[in-house]
Amino acid sequence: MSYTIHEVAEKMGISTYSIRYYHEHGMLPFVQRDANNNRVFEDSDLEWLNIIVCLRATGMSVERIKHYLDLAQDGDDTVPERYEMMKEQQARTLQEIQDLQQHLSTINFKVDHYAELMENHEPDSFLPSDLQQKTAVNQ
Amino acid sequence: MSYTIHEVAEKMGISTYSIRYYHEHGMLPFVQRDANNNRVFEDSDLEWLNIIVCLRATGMSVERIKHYLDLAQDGDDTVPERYEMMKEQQARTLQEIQDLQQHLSTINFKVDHYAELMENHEPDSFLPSDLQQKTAVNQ
DNA sequence: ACAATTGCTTCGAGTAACTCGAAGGTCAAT
DNA sequence: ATTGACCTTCGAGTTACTCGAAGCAATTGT
Repeated sequence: MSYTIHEVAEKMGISTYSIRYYHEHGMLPFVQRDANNNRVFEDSDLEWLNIIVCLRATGMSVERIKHYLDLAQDGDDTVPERYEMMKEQQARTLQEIQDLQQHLSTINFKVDHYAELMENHEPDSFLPSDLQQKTAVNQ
Repeated sequence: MSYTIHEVAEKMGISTYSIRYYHEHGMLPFVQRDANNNRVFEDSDLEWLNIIVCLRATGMSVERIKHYLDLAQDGDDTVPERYEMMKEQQARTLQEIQDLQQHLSTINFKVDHYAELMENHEPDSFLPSDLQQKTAVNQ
């Protein structure tokens, strides 16, 4: 089964621009061209792209991803380094999730605070709304 | 209590460059200067900065954050719009956490797969290591 | 007392990872 | 034969930093 760049973009939830960018930067080394020079993507390319999207979304730089993909093409000798890279990415992602959960609770506070303000929509005190926020955030 | 830009950077876990960037872009409107033109941060500035860091980390653009902070200075009339903004950010962040958890499980697969390869470190089949990864990811 | 160091300042350039528009080629359909 | 849909490359633009250079002020070392 083969796909156009637009089909791939659709399937992966990224832009055609990004796909071309990744291809230009050597991260999709097996993508073929048809008679009109158009990119032709196979399922195996989608799997590479899936890894790229996963690693980008979890904060790995394009350069590091390229290095990882190069390692994957260099055979089993590189498994330990790839293992270390994924271990690091695992830790980074866990940390990122924790951070986001922390930030989410800050945002939840804001939402609740505004909801309250709107419910009993008196000006509700002489304090500037700014200070009210601060107290809401700080305790 | 007042702080230098380096102290603030340390406290907030961001760079002095970022802090100057936010200040230049009008997101820290209350920061004062001392006799030598150096920025002087008060606790109230740290609270603003805390909100900025939270919103940036959860994917809000600098421009939107600026708008949000402008609203906060415009008084209680803007509470409904601020509420909507925080609601949206709440949803975005929940989604982002979910996506990260999905990506994390993909990475976990990789880690486990490499760990196995290293444990019984025979070349373990005639398949290129690449295809092995694919099967590991796909089932 | 004077030089060196420290720590801030601004300004302008550089970077990562896209993002987009213009100009152009190929092909199917009207 | 031309229109429209898709694709291409190329180069410029964008966001959010990131950094280095040059400069000023206060403190520290000799």
